[in-house]
Amino acid sequence: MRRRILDAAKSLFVRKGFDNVSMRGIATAIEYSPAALYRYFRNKREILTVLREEGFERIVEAQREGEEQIPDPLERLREGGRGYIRFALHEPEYYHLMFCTGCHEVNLEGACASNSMESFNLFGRTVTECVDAGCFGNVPVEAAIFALWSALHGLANLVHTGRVAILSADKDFDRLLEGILAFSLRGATPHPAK
Amino acid sequence: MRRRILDAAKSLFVRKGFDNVSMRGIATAIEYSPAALYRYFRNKREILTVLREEGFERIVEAQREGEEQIPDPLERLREGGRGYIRFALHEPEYYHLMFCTGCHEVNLEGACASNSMESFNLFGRTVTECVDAGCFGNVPVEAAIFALWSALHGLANLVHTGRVAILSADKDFDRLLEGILAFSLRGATPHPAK
DNA sequence: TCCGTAACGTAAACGCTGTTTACAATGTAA
DNA sequence: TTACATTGTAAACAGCGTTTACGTTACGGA
Repeated sequence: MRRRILDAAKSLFVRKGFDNVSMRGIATAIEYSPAALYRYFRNKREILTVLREEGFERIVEAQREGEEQIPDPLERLREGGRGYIRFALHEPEYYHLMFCTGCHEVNLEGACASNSMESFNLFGRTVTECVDAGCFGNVPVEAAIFALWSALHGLANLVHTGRVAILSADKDFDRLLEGILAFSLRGATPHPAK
Repeated sequence: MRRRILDAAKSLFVRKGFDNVSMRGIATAIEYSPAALYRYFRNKREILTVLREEGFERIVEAQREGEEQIPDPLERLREGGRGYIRFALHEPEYYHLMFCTGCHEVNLEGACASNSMESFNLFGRTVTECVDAGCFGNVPVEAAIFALWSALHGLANLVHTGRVAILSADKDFDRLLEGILAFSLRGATPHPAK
């Protein structure tokens, strides 16, 4: 039952956006009464929170896959970046659900045990590997993590809000993206130990 | 009159957040009827749009000031970054108004002639100066602009949503910020021409 | 088999929202 | 003074998230 509510809500949220979906709408989609939803979720926001968590689960899975298949941390970083931007570009509503809806209500308590935290940790570990391997020279690890995370997060956001969209339809977008990634990772040497 | 509505709305939006302010609330704040507001603004969103535009005006002013007072483009970039992050950190509601509220409704038509576009252009020009001066070596200008813009935008967003807030209360935040800026601008040589 | 209880579901209502409509008052120009 | 545009309003509309009070069903123990 919970599952049916979540699926209907996800479909509606992704299609019409969080604010344009009402509890009544979700209820009629699964032929239930609006009040019934409150047996399974405290409120509308909780439905979003659960879905968001599921979204992060997908990202974490992709990250783990990358960790297995791409041994070089620097190349893994680059490929992860590509995937993340692709996600923001091709699943805008899903992205919006996860990163833009109710920005202020990011619950750190919940997030500490969550996939979003796990995703960040995986990213941080990859950057740490790069730094330890000397890819960026002698830089503080923490600064490198936040700087690269910011860059990626910011680019995804800009693409999502359409502020880099002037080019996103263009086939040159891929080249620009590669250029941006190259700049963000500029000066990095792939295999300094060899 | 328009001004009075805008001021009341700004004060309320900044204090309570866009969604927690109703047209009725704005109206009673200036002792008007809710319907009267619609003589001056098509709808609630339009009030937000105008206020957002004003916010960008402030940012553009700060940028112009920097352009006058800091001749070195690289140092200007760094100082601009500091200012931007400070803005996101110390005026969270204002920031939210400008960058997070109704992300999807960023109107490119309106934005093309707007301060937000002007702000981006100023930023782009500064980066271009840096690239032309050879600060980053031989890199494509456009990629550099978007990469640095993304990094700054992303960091502000992360700070704002509290995902770097674990440290923002800490006095070490300043050091971390400097580290992040340093990393983002790593390898840049201040005055290569000299 | 019967009963008590817990779980599941609902109709109706509450108090709110953004917005529109119909209408009155006012100021201004001819 | 008359005509008209401007400025304001009360009341209503349709919708919202959520709560309340009340049925209905399922099931374990006597």
